[in-house]
Amino acid sequence: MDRIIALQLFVRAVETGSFSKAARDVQLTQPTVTKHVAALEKKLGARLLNRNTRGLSLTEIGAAYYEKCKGILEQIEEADNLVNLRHAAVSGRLRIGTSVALGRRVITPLILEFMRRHPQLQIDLGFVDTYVDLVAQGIDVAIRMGQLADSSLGARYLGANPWMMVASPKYLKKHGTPKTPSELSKHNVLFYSTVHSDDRLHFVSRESKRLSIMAKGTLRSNNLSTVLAAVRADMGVAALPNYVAASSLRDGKVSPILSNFTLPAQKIHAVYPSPKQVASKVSTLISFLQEHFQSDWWRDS
Amino acid sequence: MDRIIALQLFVRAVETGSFSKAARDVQLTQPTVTKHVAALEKKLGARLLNRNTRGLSLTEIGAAYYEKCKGILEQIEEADNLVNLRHAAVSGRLRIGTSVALGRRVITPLILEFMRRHPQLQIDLGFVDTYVDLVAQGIDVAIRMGQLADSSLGARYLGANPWMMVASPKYLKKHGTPKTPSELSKHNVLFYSTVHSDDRLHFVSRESKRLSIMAKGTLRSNNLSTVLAAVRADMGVAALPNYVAASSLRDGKVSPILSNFTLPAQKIHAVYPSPKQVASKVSTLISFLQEHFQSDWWRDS
DNA sequence: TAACACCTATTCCAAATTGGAATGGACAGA
DNA sequence: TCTGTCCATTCCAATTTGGAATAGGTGTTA
Repeated sequence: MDRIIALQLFVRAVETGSFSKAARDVQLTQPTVTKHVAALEKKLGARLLNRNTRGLSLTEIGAAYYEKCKGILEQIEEADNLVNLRHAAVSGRLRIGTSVALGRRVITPLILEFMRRHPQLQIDLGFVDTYVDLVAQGIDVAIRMGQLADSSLGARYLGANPWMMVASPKYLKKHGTPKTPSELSKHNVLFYSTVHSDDRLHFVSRESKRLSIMAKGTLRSNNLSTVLAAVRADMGVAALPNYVAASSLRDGKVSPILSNFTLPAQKIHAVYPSPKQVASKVSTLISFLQEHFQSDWWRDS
Repeated sequence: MDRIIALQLFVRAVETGSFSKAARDVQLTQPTVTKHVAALEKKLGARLLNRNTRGLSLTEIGAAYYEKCKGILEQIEEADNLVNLRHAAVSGRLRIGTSVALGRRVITPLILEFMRRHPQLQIDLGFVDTYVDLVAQGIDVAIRMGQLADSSLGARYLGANPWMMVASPKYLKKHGTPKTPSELSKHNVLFYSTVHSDDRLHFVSRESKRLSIMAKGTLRSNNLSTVLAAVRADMGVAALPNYVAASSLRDGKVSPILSNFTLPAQKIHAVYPSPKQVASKVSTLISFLQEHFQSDWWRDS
């Protein structure tokens, strides 16, 4: 027996003065009400209502219990409403986790726009490149690149993060522009160590041929800005996400190379603790992000 | 699913930080806790706890709900305790119903003693000779004479109410003392109309022979004191309950007659609205009354 | 007085639900 | 790598659930 239902039936019975009416009120049958109230009394060990074929009357205990119950039921309803409101509302605290580079260049402006649309939100935007436990850290959404660890998390595909090979015009003038990936072996290749943990680069040609080449260079960093800065300083060639290269391409400090070959794009996902019941602030944010990760989103960076 | 149990499990899970521990706390298994919390979340339509293989963490909604729940569970426990206390306590209001004559002469002094023993009680002692609906009137205990209407009420036998035939010595001297019931036809018989609604009296002889005789007289009343007063005023003979006659027997204003014949005794019962769960103030009173309705209780009146 | 309307309690039963055991998958610490 | 612990899921027997039907009581009305 659901005791809350029992309480509701008891209260309705008191207020309508009849089990039958209470039953109709709640779309149940009279025997059900009889049984619930009887079970409630049995659990309490005391009689709440004296019944007659003619009607009901509260016992002294029943009267006291009724008063208390009304308050309790009110509170329960309050609690439910509280949940509904919060769940439906795009407001409250929203903790977002993202990688440093993407976060700084791409996510930050998007979030600023999102905040403009939802002034009720209190955003906590955390930048971490290492793996974090969403549940332990209390993070509502994380934006993750590359392969997802298959776990119990919920995830939504946001878009692709394409990469390109770049170098500065000055470097190319001095060392020549490579025409095929294999020529990279003659160049100084700057590595973003987080993604290219070995010294290997993968390409796909126009004819869909896969190429994997080894290369070496004088700089490895887990910070994309640093790698970009090195490229702009004519230190060598590098594989960079388009969004990192974009502004430097625009100002001419950096040029694409090997544009006939494609570097593997990373998948961008929004990840959240559970796929079960997603608060609307979370789903609203994810939809918003999805809108903005269209085909050439990285040009805006 | 009992929602109150679900709330309890949820709260315990939050407080112990683990479904398994919460389960042990409440002597249930972990799958049960999982299911209850999941069901609660489904009903609410929102996630309360984010789970990990490593542990739990409250969602924002969960945190708010948890706070509310603690209060609710407290209130529920209060309500339960309130019921237990009141049910076990011999205190509060106690409404008693009784017939006028018995109430005035017998019940009143008993109740006064009962009140002395239980000062917490607030007694409402109502005298009515007509049938009253216990439930409708909110009466906790009624003392009833004679045959019980078989209904859903609870009842407990308290004792017998014996009757006797009496007359004043002066009357007997003037009209003679009847030796057998049939001689009553020559006497003026005063009737208590409530019991002897016809003009008929029933006797049982020493040899267990039943006798039914008709008689007539100059007074019928539904008030026993009136009938007694008439007997004391030498107006005739009457059948009276022993307790009514007792004091007049002691002061010699009235004498028993036909003492070889027995009048039918009434049964005295305590009657209460329901036999299901009897508040202890009620059962305490009934036990008290039972003690005092021993074989010759009426001598004290 | 009989018929009726309406009440609660009880019984019976098919259908749904319950809680536990077993199992699976994930993770952390030794 | 092994072990212990965590939560989720599945499966199943046993219980419980709620409604239809019924019983039994009481006041109202014709």
